[in-house]
Amino acid sequence: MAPVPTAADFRAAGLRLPGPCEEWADDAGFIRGVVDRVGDKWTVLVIGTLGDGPRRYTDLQQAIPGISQRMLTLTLKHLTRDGLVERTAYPEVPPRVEYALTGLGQSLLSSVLALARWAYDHRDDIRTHRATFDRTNTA
Amino acid sequence: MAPVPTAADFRAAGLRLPGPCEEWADDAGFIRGVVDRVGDKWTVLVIGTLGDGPRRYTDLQQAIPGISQRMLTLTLKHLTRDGLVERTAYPEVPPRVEYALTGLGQSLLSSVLALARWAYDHRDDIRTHRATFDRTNTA
DNA sequence: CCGGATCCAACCCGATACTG
DNA sequence: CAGTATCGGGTTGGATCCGG
Repeated sequence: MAPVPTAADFRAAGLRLPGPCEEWADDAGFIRGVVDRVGDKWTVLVIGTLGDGPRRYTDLQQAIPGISQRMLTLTLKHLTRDGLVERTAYPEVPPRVEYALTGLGQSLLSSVLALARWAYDHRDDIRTHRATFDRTNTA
Repeated sequence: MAPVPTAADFRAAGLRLPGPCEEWADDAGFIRGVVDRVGDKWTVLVIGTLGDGPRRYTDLQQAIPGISQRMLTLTLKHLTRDGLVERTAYPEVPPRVEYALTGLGQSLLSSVLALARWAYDHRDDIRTHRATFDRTNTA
């Protein structure tokens, strides 16, 4: 499979972190904004769930254990606003609304999965480090 | 350069999202925890800055505009605990402490950069979508 | 069925002051 | 220099009730 690109890959592609991270905090602030969005409690779960195909509001709610109406609605609205998710309301009664990943959303899914894969691959390393750290620090 | 892997790549590699995202929220909760950590305000900046090489505490503080002592210390402690960052204290006076990315930390940097690259590549798409969405919604 | 509106608790984070 | 301790505002997010 295609390997997760290395930092060198990104530098080679002309995307690097400037000395002080002003570009991160600057033109970014935008990038930071995106990372924030991805990092918040539910976005990843919603995107991940929609990665399997379109879902209705209620389906999402029960596919994502623990999410509240408020947060689901809010997250979906944000994602829709950013063009990552497409909302389709069918003029029926009772109402039916489906959410699906846009092309943009699917491309983000890739990067998110890259992160998830990293976490998955290294979960034992992290757990081990935490254990040793905690033992060293609480003894 | 190596392209960002697609969702299909990950599925092919045997890493997929289970139907309901229980593995995300379950064995994960762990993955969620990692994503949370990455998503918080300063982690990305710290890792990005350390990606250029080891730095001292004070150097980090002024390389990352706006970070407070508290947050720098906290972020570094978390990263150290997870084994992403290595702390080296030199028994001198005045004290000198250096922080550096571990191998694990560098591998995470890759994924984080993947996300940053995504944000960078698609910033115009997102801005456009936001504009149209806001116009449609506030008019 | 889909979501908006409100209230309220919990936590996050910045500012400040202080220590080894 | 490299942190720790404490306080207080601001935001997040869950619960609940209500509307279309």
